[in-house]
Amino acid sequence: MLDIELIRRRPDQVRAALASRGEESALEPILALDARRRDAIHQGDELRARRNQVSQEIGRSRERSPELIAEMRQVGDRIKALEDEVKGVEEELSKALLTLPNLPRADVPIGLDASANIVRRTWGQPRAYDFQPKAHWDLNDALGIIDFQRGARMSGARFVVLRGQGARLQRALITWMLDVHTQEHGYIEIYPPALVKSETLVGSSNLPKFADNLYHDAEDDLWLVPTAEVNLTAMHAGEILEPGSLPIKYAAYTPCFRKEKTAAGRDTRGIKRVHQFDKVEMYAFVEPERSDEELQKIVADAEDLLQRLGLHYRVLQLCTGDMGFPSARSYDLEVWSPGCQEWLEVSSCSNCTDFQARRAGIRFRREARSRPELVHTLNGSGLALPRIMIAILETFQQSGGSVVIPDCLRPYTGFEAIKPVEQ
RNA sequence: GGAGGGGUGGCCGAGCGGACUAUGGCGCCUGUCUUGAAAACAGGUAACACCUCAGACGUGUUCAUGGGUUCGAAUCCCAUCCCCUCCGCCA
Repeated sequence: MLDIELIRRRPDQVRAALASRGEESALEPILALDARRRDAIHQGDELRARRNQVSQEIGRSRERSPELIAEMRQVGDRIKALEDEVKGVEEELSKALLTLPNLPRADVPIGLDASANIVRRTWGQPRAYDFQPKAHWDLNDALGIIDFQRGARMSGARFVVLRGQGARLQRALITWMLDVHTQEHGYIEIYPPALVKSETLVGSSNLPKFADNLYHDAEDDLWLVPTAEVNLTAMHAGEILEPGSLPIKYAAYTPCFRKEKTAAGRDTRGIKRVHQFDKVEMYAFVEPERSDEELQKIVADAEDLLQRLGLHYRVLQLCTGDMGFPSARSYDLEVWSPGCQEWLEVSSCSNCTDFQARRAGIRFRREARSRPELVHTLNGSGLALPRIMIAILETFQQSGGSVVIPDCLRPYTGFEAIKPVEQ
């Protein structure tokens, strides 16, 4: 959520910043609601002040005054009406404010779509093959570690079953990533619920705007999380963090659930885009002046994993129009998939500045005495599993159809290669 | 799911229609004392909104949440949520 005070004081600046990410939002209705709200609050406060004063007089005096009591009854009705007015206006105002995305940082490249993204660096080289590398679904024909048919049978399209070494590889990746983040990168491990309340999703800004991508249980009004970012934002919702408690860094593994309605028809083969996938997420709460620096650290932590795996990847800085709704600056990590012949997004790292903090009410104090200030929040995938599996399978495939497991994972998988099953 | 009990400031805990402007204690901050610290003593200790150049002054709101009764609600009534105890069920 944007600061209403900023919108009120510098509407042109806000309008321009929103336009730079392709958002043509009219601010006039918001400004009008803001004015109505303040006016109604002001009137109500004055009436309440009078009522408080008179009620005290009534309490102090011996005999009741029917005239005063009658007058106060009317004042009470007027107050009630103003309260309803404030409530209604605030509802409309917050509805409007909740649909505005974050403002990009001033030095983010301008552009309306992915074509304006900038490749900041590339690591490694594509491997050389003396055969035609296969896509992971073709490799799987011999490996038998991904069962598309049975996934569809029990759950429908875009659900898969992992089997044997495939299931073990996935579990190994999760454990390994969490171990590296907690033991070497300074994150505290969190295991959160996969079901959350509506207000939790409003805090992270998945609601109200992106409800159609979420699974929802109407009976209990609980939602399946699309990413652990949702949970980690909520960890300190409504809190005022003590001086000295920042930075706070969490890493969490969760399954992630997404309807992918908008992507219907795209990426239908393989496990690139599925309704349920696993992901380890990094998250940080920091002082505002430190957030851009912290974003570089999160990107570096994600890159560290890719380098240890030996995967060829590139770092993209997203342009204004391609960034996610809550982000003020984002970097995507894309890994090369030699079978599919494309770059796969395996991580997205963002500085959300005070945008989620304002929605979720996450503040901190610099000193014991000082006023609470909003923290800055950052998130980054570290990493998204199905696409890392794709990259590992396709990158380390051998001419005979087996896949060699990267050294760093072997203590976790307990095997050095996945071999075609005997037919 | 059933039956009871309970949710008050950073924490503990009193208050159960009008001086609550929320007692007291702990914690925290400042000061005195001290070479420094501790102890002792004194003072101060919330958030949010409106107003404002301002974190000043002022006003309002907040005693789980939302309604209601009343001139006036932490206090009375209703609903909801959460926590605890016992029973049932269960991995």
